[in-house]
Amino acid sequence: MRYAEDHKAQTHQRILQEAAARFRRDGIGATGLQPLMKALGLTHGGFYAHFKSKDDLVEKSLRCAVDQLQASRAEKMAEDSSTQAFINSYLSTAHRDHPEKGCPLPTMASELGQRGQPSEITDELINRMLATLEAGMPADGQSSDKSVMFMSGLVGAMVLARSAKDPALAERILETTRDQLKQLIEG
Amino acid sequence: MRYAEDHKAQTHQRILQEAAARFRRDGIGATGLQPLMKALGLTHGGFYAHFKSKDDLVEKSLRCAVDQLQASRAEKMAEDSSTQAFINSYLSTAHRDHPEKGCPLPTMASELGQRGQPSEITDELINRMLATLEAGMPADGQSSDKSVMFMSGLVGAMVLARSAKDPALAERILETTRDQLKQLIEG
DNA sequence: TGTACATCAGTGAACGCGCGTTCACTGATGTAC
DNA sequence: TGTACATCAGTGAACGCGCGTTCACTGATGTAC
Repeated sequence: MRYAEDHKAQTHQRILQEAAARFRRDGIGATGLQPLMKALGLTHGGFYAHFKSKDDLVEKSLRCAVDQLQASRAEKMAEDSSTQAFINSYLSTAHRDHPEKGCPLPTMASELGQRGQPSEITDELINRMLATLEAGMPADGQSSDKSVMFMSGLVGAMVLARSAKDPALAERILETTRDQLKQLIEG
Repeated sequence: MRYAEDHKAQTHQRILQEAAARFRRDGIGATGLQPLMKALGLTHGGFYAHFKSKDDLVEKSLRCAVDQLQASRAEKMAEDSSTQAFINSYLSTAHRDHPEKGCPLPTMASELGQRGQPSEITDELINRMLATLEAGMPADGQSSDKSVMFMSGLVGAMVLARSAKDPALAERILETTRDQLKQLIEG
């Protein structure tokens, strides 16, 4: 063969990675397949040798992103698996400024909700996030209910902090939500 | 004149209303001007006699929607201006099922954050919501900080409830966040 | 060793479509003389 | 009263563009004989 044995598989992975980043940064609708392929030094025609359609790519790239997040979370959790630590990293300025490497929900949830019916990927994302939150909390009778509100707070704060034009307002949303939520873990 | 005196002003308002509904329901990018004008029984060419551009319409229709929400909120607040009441109506299934009549933030925040730099409309929305929340709370030293977390929780819960595919999951997010937030008002 | 053929990842022109925007126009009404 | 002209909200064809998708193809490599 003119390419290395796993050449196609590697290209497939590169498309997946680039797509996962762009979908999270710009949203699904605003991400074109042509620019995406061009950014990888490929032509757009080749795309369909790898994926059935754009929807197929959305699904698969999202699944790829989720698995990676889970893996890197597992690493961090070796050090500190507490819900406090999770809140700190979720509501960090790094996460605010780099949506392409972060949680898909703030950018993509509204678009995912409206698409035809591509899959249960959104529910999967939500349930994994709930599980992570609950795992890091003292398990009283309320920990499950609390983790739902924590998730809402985290996602909402990130959506709002990213959309606020005034940097002070964005910062305030992030910081205040972070502090308030952390106060609630014990009590 | 061949039309009533205020005919153009009325058409202007009709476009504003329809746009405000569609932007909140479908998002900005997914709302076309052609279908919008057609839905009003008009042709798309006429649009530019009313607005400079699509961005201009986004700005003006959003401002229109915000003013209307504020007005209808003022009515309701005559009966009950508490934060509890606000939380109940924000996290109601009616609000979940009718984004076109509700708060623009869950659907539009992520798109508004990414647009060129159309205006401070997002910050205005956020600040008004914060003000409403704080006004309905017992004014202890934490009421301002609490209202920030409440806002995050409300917006996040709505985004997630609308995007969840499983109705039970959506319902759980709405209900649990609602109950948890209400518990926090007094304490 | 040399020629003929098969493989197949990626190419790039082309498809129909809807987008935001422009513009010469229509046609019902009002005003001027 | 009748004719000529001005107004102007709305019309609809056309613009260039980027989208997702299709498809006949290229060209480097491998295999068969």
